[in-house]
Amino acid sequence: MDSDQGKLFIGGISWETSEEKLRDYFGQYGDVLQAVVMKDKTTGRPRGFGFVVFADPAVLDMVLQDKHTIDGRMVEAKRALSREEQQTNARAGNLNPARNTSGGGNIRTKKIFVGGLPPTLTEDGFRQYFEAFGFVADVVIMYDQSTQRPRGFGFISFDTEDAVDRVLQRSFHDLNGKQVEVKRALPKEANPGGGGRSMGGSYQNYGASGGNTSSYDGRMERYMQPQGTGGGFPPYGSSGYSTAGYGYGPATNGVGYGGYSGYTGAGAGYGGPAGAAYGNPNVPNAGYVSGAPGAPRSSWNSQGSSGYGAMGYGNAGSWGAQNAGAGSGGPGSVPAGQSPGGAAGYGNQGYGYSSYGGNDGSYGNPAGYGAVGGRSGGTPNSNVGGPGGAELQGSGGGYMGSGYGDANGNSGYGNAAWRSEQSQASGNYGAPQANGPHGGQVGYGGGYGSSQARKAQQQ
DNA sequence: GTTGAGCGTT
Repeated sequence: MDSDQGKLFIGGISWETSEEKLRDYFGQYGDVLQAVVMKDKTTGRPRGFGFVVFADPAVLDMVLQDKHTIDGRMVEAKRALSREEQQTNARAGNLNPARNTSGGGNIRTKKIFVGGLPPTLTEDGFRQYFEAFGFVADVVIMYDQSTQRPRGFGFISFDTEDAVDRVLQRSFHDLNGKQVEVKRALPKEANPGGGGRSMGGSYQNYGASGGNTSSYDGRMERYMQPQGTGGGFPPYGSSGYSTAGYGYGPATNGVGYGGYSGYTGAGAGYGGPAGAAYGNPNVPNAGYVSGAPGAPRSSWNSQGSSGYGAMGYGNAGSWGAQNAGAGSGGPGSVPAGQSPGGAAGYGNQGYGYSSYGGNDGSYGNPAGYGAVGGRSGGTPNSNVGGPGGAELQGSGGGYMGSGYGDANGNSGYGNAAWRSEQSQASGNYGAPQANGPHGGQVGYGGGYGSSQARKAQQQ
């Protein structure tokens, strides 16, 4: 972690050892930017460890070689683990943190968290200082919601990684004589239900142009219930389709909260985001968070493109034949008058993780991972008329694997079935011959192929 | 007594 270079963990220190003592002691190796002794938050009792940050990371080499005795206790100095590493290790149980020089943090935003702000600092002053590093897209100082007191930290948003990097050259900056600490801001999480504004508002469009929202909803209830075998197919959830993927593309391109504007109508009940990817010309690019102009984004998400939220609803299949003519004029569009209730498929649902990695592009795959929705429903069509018709046959299958999706939304590698002729012919995404009690099946279709699959079947 | 604290709205 950039800002944690030069940071030492000091373990086993005496309860008598003060921060000043730490600073003094380690000051003999080099400039100490910060020395802290951690204390129990509630009791105030020292916890027996602390941190020392050197201005020059190179100093660590020296310090790490020596033994240190402070206040009569032998203390242990180690490189401090970054928080990310800690969390990662804890969660993954990974004992091999791989601290490397490329910046351990695996999540990058173009925002900087600034801690230790003096209460008197104004946003103007804040901004002016950081403008020296690059274009400041946004500045915010946080205040307590009720007391309006400054909370002592804030954020600076830049428009380039470079500016961020320049700031992070040093973990401490001097604003008018007060020292503040900078870190790359943690990406705010796209948490459904968490009430993030980032997700709000963009769903409203749903059905707007289609005009049959309500009927669709009604169907939805019925379709989805029996469909429950989907086993908590997350995108469905309470909030409906709109939440579909929490595409989360931290990394270079910033957070791309997928799941915007699922059903912008565009004629087909489900035109959805897949449009762009799957070539439905009627669908203006909804869904992708990508750089598409007009794609809704979080207001604090000044980042550029490619969130690639990997949403789905890719296919032309509309809910109910009545929709059909309207939309999905794209390739493989579904002819009007299709089977009642139609089989709707949701393509490419899921959680797209976009562009992990640095801005060096080494991982900068614009597409990232997209969990490809769709179930691996097995035997084609054999369920017609079968029990529980609303359920996908072969439903044990779970999702059809995740794969790499490319920027064009093609579903992934290792998932060849989706592309294969057989697959399309077999229509294994919810057979259109829906004989279920509710007049239709809901199939999780592969965005790419499903409508074609149906088409093929009809022919 | 051995890995922190603060992370988002206006």
